Amino acid sequence: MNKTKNETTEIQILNAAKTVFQQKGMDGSRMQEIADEAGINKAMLHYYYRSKQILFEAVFNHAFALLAPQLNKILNDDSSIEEKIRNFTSNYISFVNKHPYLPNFVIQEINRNPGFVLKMKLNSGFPDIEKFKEQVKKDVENGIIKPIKAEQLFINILSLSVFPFVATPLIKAFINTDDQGFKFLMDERKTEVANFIINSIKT
Amino acid sequence: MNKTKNETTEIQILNAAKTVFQQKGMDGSRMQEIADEAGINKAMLHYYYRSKQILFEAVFNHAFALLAPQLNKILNDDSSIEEKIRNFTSNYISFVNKHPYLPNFVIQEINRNPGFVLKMKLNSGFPDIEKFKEQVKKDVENGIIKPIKAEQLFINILSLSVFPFVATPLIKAFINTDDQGFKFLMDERKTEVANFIINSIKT
DNA sequence: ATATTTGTTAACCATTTGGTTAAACTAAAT
DNA sequence: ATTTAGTTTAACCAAATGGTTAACAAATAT
Repeated sequence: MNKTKNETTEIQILNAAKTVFQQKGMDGSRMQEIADEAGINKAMLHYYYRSKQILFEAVFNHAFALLAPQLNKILNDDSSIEEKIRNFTSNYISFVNKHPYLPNFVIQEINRNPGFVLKMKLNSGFPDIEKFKEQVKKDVENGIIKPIKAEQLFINILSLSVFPFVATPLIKAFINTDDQGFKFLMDERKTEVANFIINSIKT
Repeated sequence: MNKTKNETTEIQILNAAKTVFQQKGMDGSRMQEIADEAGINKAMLHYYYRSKQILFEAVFNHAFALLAPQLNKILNDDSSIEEKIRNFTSNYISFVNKHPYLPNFVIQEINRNPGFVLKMKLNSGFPDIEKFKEQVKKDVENGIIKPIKAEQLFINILSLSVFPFVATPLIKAFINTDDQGFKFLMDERKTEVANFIINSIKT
């Protein structure tokens, strides 16, 4: 049945590890469960990835590599602030629909081990705010938007886009809604969030 | 040194458990570490709390009981929307300075076990949005604020207030700042966030 | 004083867990 | 056909972990 040798097995392992790690985190995941999910022997995991830690880092880096480009787009491309905000909020929410466990996973694991994120800052492609800072500063000077620090604006954009997906079960409980109602609200947010932000900063 | 019997010991255990659980989560915490932190024998933990799960739930409920009143204030008291927003954002940020691990702990553990939050909904005192919904609706009808769903407004307030503390290490990396700089930004947010929201919704 | 309940400890236990080993299997190279 | 290199498996291992036990100490009640 499975004679396709190395490459396929490695991908199977990575997919299984992704599934398990993203749902249960490093501490909550068991190598045996990953092996089962991949349909292979536990020893195989250690053949392809020497340790749990190494396998975990492979999954984590892969996950982060999906998020980074989204952020770089808002921080570094050449469109206007308003365009960036509209694009990001909408794209991000669509993105999370495809990868529901991802934001929480990344945040959780970075909190568990903050040294992690420092290592990644060395990578090229790690999101950096400098260009965005200048753009905001210029727009404020030109009276296009009201005075606001780029850092605060960036935190606001991120918060409004990401938080609902990090705190989903909590929010669902507070506002008394089920999966369907929540999904509907999130769909609304694709435009709602951008309007909310732009309303606030536009002169 | 410690002869004060039961009550003191139990509090020591709870404090130790709080420290360890809130930093490392259920899965990442070890009973031995909690015992060490409390300066007692590991068997004592099981004497006062039969199992790790029960000890954990004591800590979790205690943590949640600190958060709930903050939310109830914005949802259920009689001040105006604007007052509520100014109060909540400022109070909440001060509150988190005193309990830095708390928001992330609660969110993380509710994600790990969503059934948890359902149990708590049965408690009286669990935050409920209904009254806030009517208030927002009325204010929209009276033209005091621009049209917005109470749910979306609530999610926005919560997101802007809570998210920076849930994603602290990540945000620090993105905006290239250290502890001090981050603390400064968060202090700014005590008024910044409220202004941002009110700017957006005020007619 | 003495019995009884409550608090505390050290040693112990069964299970889980990440990881290893050595042998077997497969497919390609010689 | 045989060597060789990579791949897969079952069995195994040591350490960690949540939890228990039995004996002991200190209050409290009788």
